[in-house]
Amino acid sequence: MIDSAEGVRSRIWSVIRKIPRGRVATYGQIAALAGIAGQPRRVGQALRSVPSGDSIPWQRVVSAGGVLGLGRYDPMAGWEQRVRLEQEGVRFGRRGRVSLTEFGWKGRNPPRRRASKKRAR
DNA sequence: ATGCTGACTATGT
DNA sequence: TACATAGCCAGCA
Repeated sequence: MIDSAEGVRSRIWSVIRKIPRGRVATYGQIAALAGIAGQPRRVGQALRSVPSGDSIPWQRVVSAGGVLGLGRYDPMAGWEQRVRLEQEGVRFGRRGRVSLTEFGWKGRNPPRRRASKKRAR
């Protein structure tokens, strides 16, 4: 079965919509899940085609290493992305990066206060 | 048809 | 850590 460009684009959006709240996924990860591994740039291109007003959670899509990459396309969007993510509970590191280990989709769970054996408190 | 661009990533210096 | 380069391939002039 062929992969029409539009089919791929739909799949990309579909994958992005599945990213849980409070988590983030990288372009590469999304590309792989959408069946176009190795072509993360197409994810960005698909996102660019998202009709404004659409409820797609684009803010959960980040560049490799947890970097917010939107700055190149629209500096203001980069700022908004950070605000939105923080509202979902995502915390940023010193250089404005997200810890993929803790917030990456399927990476690990978000920090839960002392979930270890040492009793919290 | 050809060539350049890009919401990217990995690697090298 | 930061910048440069190569690989990638669908859009667009």
